[in-house]
Amino acid sequence: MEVKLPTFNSVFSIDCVIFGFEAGELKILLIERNEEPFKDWLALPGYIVEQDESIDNAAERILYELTGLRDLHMQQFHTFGEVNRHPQGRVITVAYYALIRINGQKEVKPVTQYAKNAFWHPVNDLPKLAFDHSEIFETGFNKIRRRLNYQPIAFELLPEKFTLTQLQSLYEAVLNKKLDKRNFRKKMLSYGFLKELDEKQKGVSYRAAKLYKFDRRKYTKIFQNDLNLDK
Amino acid sequence: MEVKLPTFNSVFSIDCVIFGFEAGELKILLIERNEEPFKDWLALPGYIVEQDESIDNAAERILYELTGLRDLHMQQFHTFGEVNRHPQGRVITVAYYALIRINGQKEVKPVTQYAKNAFWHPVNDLPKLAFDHSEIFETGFNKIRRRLNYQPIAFELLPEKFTLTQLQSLYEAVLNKKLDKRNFRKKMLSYGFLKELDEKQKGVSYRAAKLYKFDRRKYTKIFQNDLNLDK
DNA sequence: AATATAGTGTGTCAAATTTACACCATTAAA
DNA sequence: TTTAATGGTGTAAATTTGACACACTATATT
Repeated sequence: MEVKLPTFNSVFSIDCVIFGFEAGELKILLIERNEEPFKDWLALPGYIVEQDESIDNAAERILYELTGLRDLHMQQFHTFGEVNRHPQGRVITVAYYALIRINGQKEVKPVTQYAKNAFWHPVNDLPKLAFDHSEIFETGFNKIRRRLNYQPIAFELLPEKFTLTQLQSLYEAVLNKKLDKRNFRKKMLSYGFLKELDEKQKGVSYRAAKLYKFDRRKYTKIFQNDLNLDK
Repeated sequence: MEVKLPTFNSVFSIDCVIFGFEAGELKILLIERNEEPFKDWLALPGYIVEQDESIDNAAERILYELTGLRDLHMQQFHTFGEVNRHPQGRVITVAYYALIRINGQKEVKPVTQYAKNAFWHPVNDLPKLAFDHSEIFETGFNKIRRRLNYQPIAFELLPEKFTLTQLQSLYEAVLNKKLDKRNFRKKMLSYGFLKELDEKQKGVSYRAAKLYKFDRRKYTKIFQNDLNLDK
């Protein structure tokens, strides 16, 4: 949003809450602003929507420019349209969340200068953000918290191959509560969309855990009735 | 949306899916368009957002101008931003749903000429709508279908005093499936937010049913943990 | 080689919730 | 008084959820 405001009436922007999971913590990507207003504050990455791109495309473009990543799970979750949410003029913003595999094979590197100073921040220890971005974050966090149980959100945040303990630790981070190990495993495996691999965790100094993969085809088969209930 | 498009870049509008429940059917309010494009087509009521009003206020204003009603349950549910969704230029629209008591005490009468020809249409028998309004409707319908179970949506659509059979019939209309009478009642009453009145249904030619009221205070007490999970 | 350390992987039982299911009661109209 | 229409009610089986503890395995350390 550090772009100069055009002179015509209202401006339309996208703001992204980019979630990642690392070291047992849920994190979001924040940038440090170089310009007024809110110079030196932390903010959600965001940008203005171009004339000739859909808002979904705009969200993907902005994410790409910031992280070099494409084809991530992105989802619009709310539009913020208070008159004075931006001190320099009327800016209506559509907020998206994106889910990233921080430990995935692809690297996160900004393509533009815009994201020079983008860093991951644990969601449990966020400072007050610029504009109404704290509220946007809260809304987005609540959204994925709720969707965790009926959309395959978790598997977008984990590496392709993961252990059940990692999966549980992600659920605990998002839901912010401890879960029972045996019950969690029983439940997850009962769905039938986790594929057990013939492979084990590597590089740990204790008994290595089995690795699993998310089987998207089975998932959609199982939940095809609910599929169209979301947007 | 029959307003002339301004000449600056993008236009911002609100479209409303206005739900009502009548004669055991879920219905939405549609207008017949007088102007091109989509002259004579049915469309969702919608309007352009003014410079100095928040989108929530715009939604309330538009609803008021169309129905004469205020203080209804309204909720933004999705923003539609395809480049070519409006044939005359770039129009991004925030979609809201509104819930109306068709049989309620207040009357539905349009305040502006805009809604001269607004009629209720059963959701199960809708023609193709103007623009992308069919898609907007579907998305909104799915939204309330999902929310029915964790937000007090049903009671916004029923008269203040209602019978359990009416409540069940509303659930069946929204979820599009039959429910078991005894199990439905047991469950609903077990929540504890329905207040049994000393009053009975009137004007029916069969045994009159007990009337109930929704106790919002008890509801929020019971579900206060979930409350902040939505927006 | 022995031991310490750290996390893996597993089953049962009680409680709570969900589901299936049928008949008598009441009212007004004929 | 009979008919038509809907109101109102309980129980038992099946399923799901929740609580709970210990032996196993791989590596690192001594």
